[in-house]
Amino acid sequence: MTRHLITSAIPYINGIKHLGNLVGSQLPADLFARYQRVRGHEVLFLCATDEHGTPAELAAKKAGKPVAEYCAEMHQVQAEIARGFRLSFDHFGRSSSPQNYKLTQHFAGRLADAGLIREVSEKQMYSHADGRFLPDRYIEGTCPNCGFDSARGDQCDNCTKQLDPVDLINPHSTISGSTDLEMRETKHLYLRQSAMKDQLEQWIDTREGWPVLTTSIAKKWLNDGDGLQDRGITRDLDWGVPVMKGDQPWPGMEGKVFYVWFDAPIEYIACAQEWVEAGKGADWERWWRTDKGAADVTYTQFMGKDNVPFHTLSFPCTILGSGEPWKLVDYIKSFNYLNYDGGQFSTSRGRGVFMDQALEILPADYWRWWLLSHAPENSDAEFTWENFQTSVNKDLADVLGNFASRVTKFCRSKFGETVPEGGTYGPREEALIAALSQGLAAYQAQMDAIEVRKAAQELRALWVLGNEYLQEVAPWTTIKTDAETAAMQIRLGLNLIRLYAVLSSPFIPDASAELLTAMRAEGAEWPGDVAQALQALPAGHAFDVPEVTFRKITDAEREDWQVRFAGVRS
RNA sequence: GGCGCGGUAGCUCAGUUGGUUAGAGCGAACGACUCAUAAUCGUUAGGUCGCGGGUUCGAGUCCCGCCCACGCCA
Repeated sequence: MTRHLITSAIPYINGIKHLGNLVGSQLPADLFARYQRVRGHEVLFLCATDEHGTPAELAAKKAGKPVAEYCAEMHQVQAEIARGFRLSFDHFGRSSSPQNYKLTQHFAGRLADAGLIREVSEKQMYSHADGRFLPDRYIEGTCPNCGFDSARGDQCDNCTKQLDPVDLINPHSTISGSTDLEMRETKHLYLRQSAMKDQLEQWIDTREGWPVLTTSIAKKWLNDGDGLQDRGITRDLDWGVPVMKGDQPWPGMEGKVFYVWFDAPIEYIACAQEWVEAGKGADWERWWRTDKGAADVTYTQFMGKDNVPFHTLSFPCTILGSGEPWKLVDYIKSFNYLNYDGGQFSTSRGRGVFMDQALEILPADYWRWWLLSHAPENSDAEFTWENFQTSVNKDLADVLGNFASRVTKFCRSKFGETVPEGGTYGPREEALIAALSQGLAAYQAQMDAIEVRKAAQELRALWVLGNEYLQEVAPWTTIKTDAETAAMQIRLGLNLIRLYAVLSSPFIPDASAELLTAMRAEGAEWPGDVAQALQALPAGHAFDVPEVTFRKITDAEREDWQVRFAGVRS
């Protein structure tokens, strides 16, 4: 038995995520966690909401609520939707937890002691009307380069020129619209990533088998321009982890908080503490401290490509820089983007399908299957309703669902709702078992390697083997002349349903459970030996004919959804 | 502009360290079957592997240049 620590990138708190966000981290992480669990390994699967920063404050303000209250509510909303998608987190934490406050401050203190933090004085735009410093992108004005009148403080969207807020003509706050702005001196802490550059690069260079996407992004940041840059880790905000040096005040940093990107990854660790606090576990250190039992843990992170720099460089810099024996990530699985029907999913424009809407129109398994079997691993992928419809109808309804249906219904009509007795395997059965064994090995190999799409293909191939067998031995014909052999064929078919339910559980957990219930299966152990697994339901074992496991998506539905999700979210 | 990832059959994609006739699923055509969610199974369909050079006995698979799409640029 091995031990797997698995984390998904933590979704930001300000609203419900779309399917692109889901398939980029939480869903594949869940697939892997479920797989490792069913293989009998020990798993700790963690996720949380990322709650700090200006966007959260603004979203709360828009909702007319105190930010803490807003975050607490949105956390509940996201947790509920995660349950809806059957995301099997051992704990779904919050980056605003007391545990994360303390741990973030602890890391800052350690990094300061190690000489990895420097203070920098800089000038930043302050808005009197808003009573706060404004991040560059919350300032707009006329571009000095092209005259575009809605250029942002960091960059002009029209001519793409990189800007500084002071360059803008007639700058104003996008929050209040106020033009009462002034440049003020402010002091911030910077993480000296540059001092850790060689150590980080050596670490990256020695990682084996990481996705190209992961290492190429990391190396780009390590070597681009002047190399890895130091990074500001504090902000002039109210909402966040107060800047402290361990448990001591940090002179000159009063009223400031840590930048969201500093405290968010630390939440991975704090989340394990929350997990213990919630009474779900006894010891978080054996997952996170290599000096306290975590040396044999395999740690895998899942994320979209936009998160790669922080997970390959910034967070490892924090971990390594602390000089403490924290568990470092072993494998980083990163994903490209999922596009929507010829364009991008857009949270701000409400384009595409959001997680809550998806569950309103179809059960989780339909989405899980399509998303995972089309995961954007090697390049950006595209969601279209046509593809979704054919994929779901063909793979789930026709190949898997109908298999369970044809076997159980045939059995009911000829033998009753009991596994029939009699007959013995012949060469065709041995061949099937050999093919299944080979296919199972291939499936496991892809799952072990976290090759999500390929694993889905292998799983589907196993389903197809059942239909091929049935078609070839044709028990509906056999039974006319040889009832014993037909009984054996159907007994095998019934056991295949159970086997498929077990093997499919990481992808489609609800359907898996439904089929196991229908077959009245005692256990759902992962098969060590296929032949043996196909004896699990013995002659005389009673079962129920399952309801339609997967229904088909009609053309009318598809057309309706195409229109409904094309534009602005209602 | 710099960098990154791609450009393979109508569609979605696989193609290991370069090597016999470039693969899968879907769609399409034809056939088989009739237990089943009008499902299933079989056969077939011949794509200049973005373009142009180069290395090699031999390149989709390496090198150079170009074109196109997408993304990132703290």
